[in-house]
Amino acid sequence: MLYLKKYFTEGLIQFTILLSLIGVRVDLDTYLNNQLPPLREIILGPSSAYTQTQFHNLRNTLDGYGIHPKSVDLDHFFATRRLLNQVRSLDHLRLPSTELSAWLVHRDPETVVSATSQSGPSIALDNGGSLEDVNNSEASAMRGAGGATETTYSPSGEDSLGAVAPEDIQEQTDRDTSDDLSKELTSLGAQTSLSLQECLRLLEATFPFGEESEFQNSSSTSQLTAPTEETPSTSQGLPIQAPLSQSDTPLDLEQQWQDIMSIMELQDMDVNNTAVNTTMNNESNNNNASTTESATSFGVLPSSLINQDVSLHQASLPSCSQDFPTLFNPELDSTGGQQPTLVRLSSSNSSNINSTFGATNLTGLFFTPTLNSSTNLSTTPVLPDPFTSLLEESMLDEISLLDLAMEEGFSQAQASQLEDELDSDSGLSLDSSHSPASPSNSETSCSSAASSSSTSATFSEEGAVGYSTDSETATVEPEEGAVGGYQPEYSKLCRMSYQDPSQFHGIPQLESVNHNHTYNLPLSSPYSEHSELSASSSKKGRDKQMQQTKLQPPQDFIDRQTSRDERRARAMDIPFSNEKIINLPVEEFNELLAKHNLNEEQLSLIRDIRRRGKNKMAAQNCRKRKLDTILNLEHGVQDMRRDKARLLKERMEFIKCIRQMKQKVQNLYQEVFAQLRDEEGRPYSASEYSLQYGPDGSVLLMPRSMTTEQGHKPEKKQKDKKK
DNA sequence: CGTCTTTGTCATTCA
DNA sequence: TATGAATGACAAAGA
Repeated sequence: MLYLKKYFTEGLIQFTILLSLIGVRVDLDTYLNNQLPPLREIILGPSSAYTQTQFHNLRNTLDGYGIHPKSVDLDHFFATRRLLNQVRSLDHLRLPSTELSAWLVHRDPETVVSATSQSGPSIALDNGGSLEDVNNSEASAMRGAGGATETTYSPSGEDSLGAVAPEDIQEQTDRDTSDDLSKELTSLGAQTSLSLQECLRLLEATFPFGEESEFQNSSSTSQLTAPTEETPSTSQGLPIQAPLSQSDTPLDLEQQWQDIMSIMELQDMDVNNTAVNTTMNNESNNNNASTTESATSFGVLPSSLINQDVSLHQASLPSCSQDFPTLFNPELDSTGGQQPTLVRLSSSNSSNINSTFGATNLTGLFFTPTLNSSTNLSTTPVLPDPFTSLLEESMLDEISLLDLAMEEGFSQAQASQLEDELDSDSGLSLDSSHSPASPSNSETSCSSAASSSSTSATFSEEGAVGYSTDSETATVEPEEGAVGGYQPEYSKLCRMSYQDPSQFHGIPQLESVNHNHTYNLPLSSPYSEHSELSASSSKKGRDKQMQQTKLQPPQDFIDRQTSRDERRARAMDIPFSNEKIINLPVEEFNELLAKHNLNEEQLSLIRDIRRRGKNKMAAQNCRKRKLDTILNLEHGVQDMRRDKARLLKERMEFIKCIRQMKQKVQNLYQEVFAQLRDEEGRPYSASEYSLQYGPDGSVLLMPRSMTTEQGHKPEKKQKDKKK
């Protein structure tokens, strides 16, 4: 949140500084007063709470606790973490900040001088520095991840908002050619660390779900470059090599987004029908020109406002009259270097700063101000963003608050809190403390399971899983009463294991990690000798007696310990208990054998008893681990469900915030542009000029027709906008 | 009586 | 190599 604000604020501040240098006052506070989205997490990655854990390191350390490598809980721990991270990777916004950059290829209208004709430092800047959003619509953005392809861009320039007819371009070209109106406004210089451009790019980076995200580098690049070559009119603008590093994006992400997009498209229809009638955002300007007027002025059909699936990667434009948005023409660096050179805009009527936002179209930012020169401020028809509503309606259906409340380790208070968060429209519910991804959360679940079985009925199920508590209660309640209504098999397993729970107190991990492997030892030790002597009862009688004398531990233990091996040992007159045979260390066991004169038959039986006894414990442990693994997996599933719900909520919030940010940027642009005055104090015509962002962070007021005027009188293009 | 679960045991592998 | 742990497979016992 703060970082986002910082980013954006810095950009705006720079922009403001720039404007202040030219005599324009901008009140940044107006644009930063509202809640800002945690774009930093969107852009720079998740916060620490969501940072993926390096399991191979954790396996060694695991928060400082030494855990047996074969511990069930350790495996569960990592399995849960891994699964959770997988879920997280699916749902979380993976927004590498470096993957999006200026991709748009400069395209000149047919009438524009081709790249080969360019000369001199004048650079055909097809970049998307122009701020107007031409074609981007929210619908296209939302469909971006789906099947929207670059070719969906409407080739008919008249259809797209802000599209420039070739005639217009030609006119401007001629005009520029004649009088060299190109004006370079300012350059913030290389010292600018963060420019509005970067902000815009950051905003752009917040939408990796477009085509570029779902198609790979190679395909995108090929699609980007191939049309460029085949378009003769394309100026020297070259596709900037955008480091698309989305290859690691899980395929499920696409699947999920496609699901979303499928829903979005349904509402896109509605949006198309209502786009024209949407109220305009007059937040930053007082020009109350109607939306219809704007649309009309742009010569844009309502449908075109929406159906233009334009992304930054649609650099390969058909040689149409459309103004294609390109951002940050790389040639600006190549030819002009750091020098603030006059940049030539390929687009005439409509610059395309909104293209910086790719195909997101979330807000239809930067409507092309093709208004007359008197009113530079174009109204801002804000297309209703169905994204949020769709998310809320469709995606939140997956959120089951009941599941959240029922989850172990997730108290009702927490569930209610989460529910409140989910219900809240405002504010971001990024409470990382709830994140199961964090070790604390997972461990909390485990610890609660291990240590609070008897504390709350809510956690009774977990308590049955916990070893120490079950053992503790078992000591209080000798029989199955310890587990209450829980599944008996669990109680049995837990009762058999960890007879000495005191050694596991305090540390949840240790409680579940250190295997005692003394299932029978503590129980049998006090009575083992006696059991050997009193093992005469038949098995049926023993069972009945067990049932009748359930609350008599001695008899129970006696009966329990009367195993076949014990009877064999008794039959063979083995002079010591099976417990000793099984549990004595090797040295003591050998000493014990040496102390007695035993024949081979007895020795063989003793070794078998020892082997079988140890194996029995091992089998019990093994089964217990299996069971624990299953239970932990269940818990992991529940945690992941909760994470999924949270991530969905977060994503929805992110999208909301991004939309708001875009709107603010749009408003800022329009306000700034409206306050610009030429030497004669007249406002610039939005149809003729647009603010461009250079790769070095500079903001330039560029004549739109300059893009068609390449290489002519570049010296005049150095005109500084500063006033 | 058949089925399912639990438990013990064996064989095997691995550390 | 000896020992023990782990585990799949099987069978017996019991519900």
